[in-house]
Amino acid sequence: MTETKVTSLDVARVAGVSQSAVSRVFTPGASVSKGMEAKVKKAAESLGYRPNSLARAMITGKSRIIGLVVAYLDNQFYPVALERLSHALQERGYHILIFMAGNTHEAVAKVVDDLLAYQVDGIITASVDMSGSLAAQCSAAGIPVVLFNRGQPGAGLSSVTSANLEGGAKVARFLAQGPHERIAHIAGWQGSSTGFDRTQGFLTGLRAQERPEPTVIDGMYDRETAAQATRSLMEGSAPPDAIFVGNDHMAFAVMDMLKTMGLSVPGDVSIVGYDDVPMASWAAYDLTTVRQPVNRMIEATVETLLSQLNDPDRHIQKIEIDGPLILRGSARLAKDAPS
Amino acid sequence: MTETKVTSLDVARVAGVSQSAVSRVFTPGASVSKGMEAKVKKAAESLGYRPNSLARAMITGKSRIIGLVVAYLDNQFYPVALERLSHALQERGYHILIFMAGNTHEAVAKVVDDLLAYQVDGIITASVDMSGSLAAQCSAAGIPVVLFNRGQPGAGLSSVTSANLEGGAKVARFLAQGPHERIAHIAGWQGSSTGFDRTQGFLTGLRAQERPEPTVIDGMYDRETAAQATRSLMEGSAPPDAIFVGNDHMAFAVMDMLKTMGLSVPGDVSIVGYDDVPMASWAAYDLTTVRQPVNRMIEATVETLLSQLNDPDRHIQKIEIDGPLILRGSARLAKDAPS
DNA sequence: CTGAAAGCGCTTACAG
DNA sequence: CTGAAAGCGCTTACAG
Repeated sequence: MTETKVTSLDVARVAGVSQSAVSRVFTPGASVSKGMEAKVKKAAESLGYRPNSLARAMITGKSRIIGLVVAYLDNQFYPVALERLSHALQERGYHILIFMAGNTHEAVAKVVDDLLAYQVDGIITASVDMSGSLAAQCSAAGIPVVLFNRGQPGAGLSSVTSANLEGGAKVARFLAQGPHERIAHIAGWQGSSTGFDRTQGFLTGLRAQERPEPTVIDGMYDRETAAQATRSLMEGSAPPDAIFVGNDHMAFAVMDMLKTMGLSVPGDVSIVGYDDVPMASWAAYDLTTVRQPVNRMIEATVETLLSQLNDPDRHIQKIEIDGPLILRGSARLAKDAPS
Repeated sequence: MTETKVTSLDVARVAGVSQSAVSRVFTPGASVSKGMEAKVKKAAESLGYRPNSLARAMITGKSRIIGLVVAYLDNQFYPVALERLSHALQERGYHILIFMAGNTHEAVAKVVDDLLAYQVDGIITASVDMSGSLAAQCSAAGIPVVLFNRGQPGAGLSSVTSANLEGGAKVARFLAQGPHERIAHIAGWQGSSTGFDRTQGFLTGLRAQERPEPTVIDGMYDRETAAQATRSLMEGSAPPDAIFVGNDHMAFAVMDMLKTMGLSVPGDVSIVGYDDVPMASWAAYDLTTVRQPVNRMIEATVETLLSQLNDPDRHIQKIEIDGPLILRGSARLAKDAPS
């Protein structure tokens, strides 16, 4: 077992050139002659040399590492987004240092600390809320932050979300125009901008349709909470015949609970979700839902982050991307709706 | 905007001590007086100093970064495992550099290259196959590798899997003892040890029960492939009344296809999966399946990796963890089975 | 185009 | 316990 740490100096010795020459051969854009390049590459090959990214990062001040902070991965939306994000960043020569953080301030603070210690070039958070003080810490260190699928009212942070207000309104219009008398809402966590905005859009939309205020229960983005909310709604004195659920992840829990209770979807109650995760199209759920355009959201996230990286004076951006309502079998349509 | 890069030298100046003293204060276990510690911490605090992990990594030769290579995240087993892994490693002061790689040799080779360049202390792969030559490259660099949920026959790599042979055999016994005449198998990718072993265990188990050889189709761990396999099986001349599916992810696709075809589970056909991902217990699927004990598998993976990190002469280990068959509603039981 | 030299921000023997 | 000094593996002006 060789256990070799081959350095540029080793390569230089074998190739009979200076260490700087070796460095240049491995620095894109540096000026080296053909002959030099050949000699060095040959020596490097024979020794199995590979430039040390850490040393390079120290000198250049660019680690080409992006810190990613995620709260949970059990909602299928996030693994899918992570997969895309990872590919998008790898293509551009960046790497992802990943952190799982709860949504407590301490956990996030600890993570930000580690992130800064590792000299990440930028930070992306998903389903995580960042306090203003942490954000300030990052921008003091000159590190851009982009919030994915979450906005931060007021804070000076870039964010990329879908058009949540409009999305909620779309669901309101759809449900109100269909054969539904009593509409309820199991909301996304109201402490998150995403959950809050969808709910506001929904309420506003319902009012515009001159519908009564619906019952609203906060499902906290949690299966169990959503399931219990469903039970209490359906066992109440005036069970709803339509429920808008704040995201698909909870909508599945709602449908599972309904099935357990012996109720049928959409026969007894129409269900509409939000996200359009892959599972939403599976036959078991066949869920009508608002699509969040993951691909475009990820592209926007990466572009925003990289542009801030390359131009620190760049203004922060709050990007919203609109997504369509996808009609499937979980919600009844108006009688005169196009089949 | 300060954009400060505060270094230990800055802190030293403010505290009126040497730079080495500052370093010691931030090095656990180094000897510093109370007074020194107080002075330095105060200065550090006021400047917002944080030791540079990259510089530290260069000196110590330990980056405390673990490279994680994953092929896909659409199978719910992996996000769950990643979440646990991340927590386990964070607790121990390690960080995860994540890479998505296809299962092509080139993609994996490129990733390994990056991993080595970033001086990772160790590598964990999940659902990825690593050729012997890549493994050799890593061990030449003195970097331990642990395969998670995949074995590598022959190669000198540590691995952690469930007891796949025994798991397959368990399913065979269960199905053979139940009211099933024609048993089929939609297998996990036969190019992976995991898929192959489950199939071998299943076939051996069926023989032990003196059952005829089942029809076997490779589902490639792919929803679409599994769905098509289901269709061709059920539309064949002798449709099965029980199917063992190589993992839960495909089992869901099988059940979705069955539903689309108007067939009932377990009425027309019993379905058994493998993994016991969270979704398996959801009412929509209620899947009988072999549990892979994720928590214990992750613990074993981390322990194996860290022990190899701390003792390079440590032997490689191939760990198998047994998991139970979880009975749910997707498969018929023998008449005399305990209810 | 090429080499000698300085320096990135640390840790760690080595003296005192 | 504390400080001066060397060195981790690179990049990058600066001369030639």
